[in-house]
Amino acid sequence: MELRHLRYFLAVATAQNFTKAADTLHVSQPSLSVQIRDLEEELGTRLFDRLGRTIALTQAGILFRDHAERALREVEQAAQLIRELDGAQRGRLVVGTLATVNSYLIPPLVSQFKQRFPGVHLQVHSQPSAEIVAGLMANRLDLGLCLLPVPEAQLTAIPLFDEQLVLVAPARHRLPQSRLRMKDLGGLPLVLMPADYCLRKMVEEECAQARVTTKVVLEMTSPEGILQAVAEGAGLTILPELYVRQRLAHSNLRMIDLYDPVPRHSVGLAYRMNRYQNLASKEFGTLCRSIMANLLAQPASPRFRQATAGSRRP
Amino acid sequence: MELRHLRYFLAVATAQNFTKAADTLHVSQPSLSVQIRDLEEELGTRLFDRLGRTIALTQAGILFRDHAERALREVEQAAQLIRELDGAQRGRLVVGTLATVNSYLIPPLVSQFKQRFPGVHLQVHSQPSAEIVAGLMANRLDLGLCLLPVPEAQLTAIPLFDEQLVLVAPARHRLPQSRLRMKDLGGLPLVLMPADYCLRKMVEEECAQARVTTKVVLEMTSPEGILQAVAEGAGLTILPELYVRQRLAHSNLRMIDLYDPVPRHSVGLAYRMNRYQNLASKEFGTLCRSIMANLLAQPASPRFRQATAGSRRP
DNA sequence: AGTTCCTATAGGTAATAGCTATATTGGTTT
DNA sequence: AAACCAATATAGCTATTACCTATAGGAACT
Repeated sequence: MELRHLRYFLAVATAQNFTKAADTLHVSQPSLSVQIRDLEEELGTRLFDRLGRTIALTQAGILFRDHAERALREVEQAAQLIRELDGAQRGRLVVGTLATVNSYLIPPLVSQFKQRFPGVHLQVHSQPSAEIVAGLMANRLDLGLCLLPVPEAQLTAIPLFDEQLVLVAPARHRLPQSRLRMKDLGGLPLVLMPADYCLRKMVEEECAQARVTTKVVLEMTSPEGILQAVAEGAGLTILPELYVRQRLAHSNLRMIDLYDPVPRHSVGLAYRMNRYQNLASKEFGTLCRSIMANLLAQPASPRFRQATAGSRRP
Repeated sequence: MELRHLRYFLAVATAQNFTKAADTLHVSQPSLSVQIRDLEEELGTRLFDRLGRTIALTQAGILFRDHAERALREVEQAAQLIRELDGAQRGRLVVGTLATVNSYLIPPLVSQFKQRFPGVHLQVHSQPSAEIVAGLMANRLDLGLCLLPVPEAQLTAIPLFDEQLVLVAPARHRLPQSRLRMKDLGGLPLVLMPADYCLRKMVEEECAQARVTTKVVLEMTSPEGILQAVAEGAGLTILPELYVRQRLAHSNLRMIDLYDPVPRHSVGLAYRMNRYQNLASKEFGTLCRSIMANLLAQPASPRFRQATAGSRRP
């Protein structure tokens, strides 16, 4: 049995007439008759009584009509829901993002996304880069904002932007400079993430290249907590500039540019290769780029700034 | 889209693997792949993410799976219900029957039928023959027990038996005979059905052929009521022997055979030509015949019998 | 009886679901 | 890396079948 049989059957049941039903189905009457005969043979019973000029549904026919209608309705509804899904009128999008990126990119992104796609259920998980990668591989995540390069060949990563890492110090710290050479980091007390975090690894690599030995006095996982510890004088830290920039206002902190070389890392949008990306997913990526363009277009603000400084905008 | 696509899709979704799904479906893997591709094209979306060695349902795929399962369940359930219908495990049978036949044939028939087919809803309408014919023509009735010949070419009628008509008189009526010539009916006061009833017409025809003028003193539609009127002395009546036979016990009535000629009429099982007869319907006919054979096999009892006579069995 | 209005059947054709063979592509192993 | 596995996709052919036209057969209505 095929859906064709159901469609033909319902057309005949509705038209009460093979010839008219064949017209509406745009097939010839004999084709229709044969298909109905085949259906009746498969079911082992007559569905219509051919009573000369009129036809009537048998008991089996009446029973079958209800079920055929429901079956076809299910199929049509599925097609409709999928259209809505692909039109991003519904669905779910699960995104993993780095805690730092989360703080400056996600708020405006979520706001714009929900406005454009109110029917889509968006879920954002703030996770370390490695977990994002694992989540993408395990299909727990649809998209991930993580550090590049991504260590899995199975993931496609689209570079979004470079984050510059800056040194963060208490506002009244004795360091006089607005800029600091990498090699001058040596001996300074640092508050960093634990060793398995990408940001920590990145910092250590940079320091190693600059032949500097770091002195980690405190490890914390949350960048928020790290900044607080620094403000309270536990030491200094190194975090992405865009992240820190938003946290300076009303804090007791200041940013100090590192150079020679300038430490940077790349953030990209990653997703599992070959995975179907629906409209909501694609648009999420587009929004990422446009919002980042906005953020980066803001004036490259002076790196030294009083902790009491107000808005970043001139 | 056809049910094939749904079946194939569900097989892949269950097996999580095209090759294994193809095996269980007994088709080749490429055939399956092509069908899934066609389905995805028709829906305009991917249903599976081909992730190298494994596959996973997309959001659309998850959504589609639910609907596809429901659609197929509907179709299977319809087939199952129809099998039960044709196995007479369920269904409805609407039968029209003559009031006289109703009284002696239907009670044992219903009893046996309900025992064999407890799931079938049996509905018996006691109606004049003309209404039975009309009911069959209008598809209100599945079967009819009516007088032969049936006046509609569109109805098939299977003769079941002949009913002999007998004169019924009060037990102490002055008529001395156990038998009466048709022509001797002349002048006797009769209680009969109205003129549009077949039984009345039949009596009148018989009388006309016997060149006898009837004197109808009372018209009633129900044979039950007629017998009561006769018992109360309103007159005599002419009714089927099998019907009267069952009513004599504990009544004040006696039967008088009519002869020269013996008035008879035929009763048959009628149904609309070309109408599908399911098992319940066919078995109803078979039961009719076997029960009638039983009734007719009872000893041809003497036609003259005291109203106070007990059981018919010796 | 003739005519009309249906559905069923017959026979041929075109569309297509299926097959085998093979390419291609991730993932694993050496 | 290179070679190898395991899985799906593609190509080309074949068998099936849904469809068509023409026509037969039957009931209903002049």
